[in-house]
Amino acid sequence: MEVHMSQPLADDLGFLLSRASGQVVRATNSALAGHGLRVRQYSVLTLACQAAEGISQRELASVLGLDPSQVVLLVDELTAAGLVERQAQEADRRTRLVVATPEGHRVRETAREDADAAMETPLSLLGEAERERLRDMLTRIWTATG
Amino acid sequence: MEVHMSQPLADDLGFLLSRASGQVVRATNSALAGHGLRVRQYSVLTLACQAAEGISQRELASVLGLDPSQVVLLVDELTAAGLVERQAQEADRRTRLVVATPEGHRVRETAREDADAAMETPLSLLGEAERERLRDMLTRIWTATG
DNA sequence: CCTCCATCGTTGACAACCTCCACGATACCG
DNA sequence: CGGTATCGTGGAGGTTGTCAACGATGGAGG
Repeated sequence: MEVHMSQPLADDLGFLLSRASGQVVRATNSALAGHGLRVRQYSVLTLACQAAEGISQRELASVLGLDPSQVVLLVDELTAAGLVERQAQEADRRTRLVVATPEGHRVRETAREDADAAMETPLSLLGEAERERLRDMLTRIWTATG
Repeated sequence: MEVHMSQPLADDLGFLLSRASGQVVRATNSALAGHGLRVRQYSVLTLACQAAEGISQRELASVLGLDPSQVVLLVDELTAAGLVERQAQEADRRTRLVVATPEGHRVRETAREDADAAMETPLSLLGEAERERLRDMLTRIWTATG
């Protein structure tokens, strides 16, 4: 027999998750504004920088949890800014690999410092062990749906 | 001396937070669709249900982490659906208290079951102790900025 | 080889959301 | 009484989310 108390919204994980996320996105966005980037663009740029061989837009969408059509615009903007390039792939001419330009790597490096610094305020009450635990839990939430 | 390794995006707490949040919001939204609600409306309705005396829109905005102008629309929609009412406050005639109607309480109760059920999938890999710990951390992230 | 079907990127449309600014009404303080 | 602050509201402009299509390419099977 399960008792169903009306749990306050302040205890609802979904609510807490989206509120905290909004807070962090806001902070990061204003930190990245000086570099002419938004978080989404920064995420794409980061993934492109990490993939030595480049990364397909399909995979970008999958990792970011976005609709592929959103990725198109993000890559368009990054390309216009000269931070990223679309390269043809020999094996499969449908996919276009997104690779970071040297300028892209530079910008991402300096932007990362500001982005990380901006995160320190909201995370100030969490120790390093807790952050690691938080990373682990958030990753599991993501993988739970596939 | 601090070593600055280029941390992968998959370890960035801001990124993990917004991705998990998006996932949960998506799941909850589709669960609430049958009740004619979106998460934001559901959150407002829940807060109105919890506050016996009603709650001001300013406070709603503050708790939800939203701009007050967004709350206006949400309350408008809930009012149109007959789930909530704006009541004048004697003490301060500027503020209008948002209170849930009997119908609002009923809808919120049945909607809550579906919303909670929808959360079970993304949270399936987390035990109850972990969820409690997650609640605590997310709350601290929120309070860290004020 | 040819046909059917899946996948990738892309476009367009539309709703939802966020941010900021401004206004009228009301409250509070001196 | 006058200045200042707060509450709700409205509007503009940009960003994001969702969905349905389309052309181009790839792959499997007859």
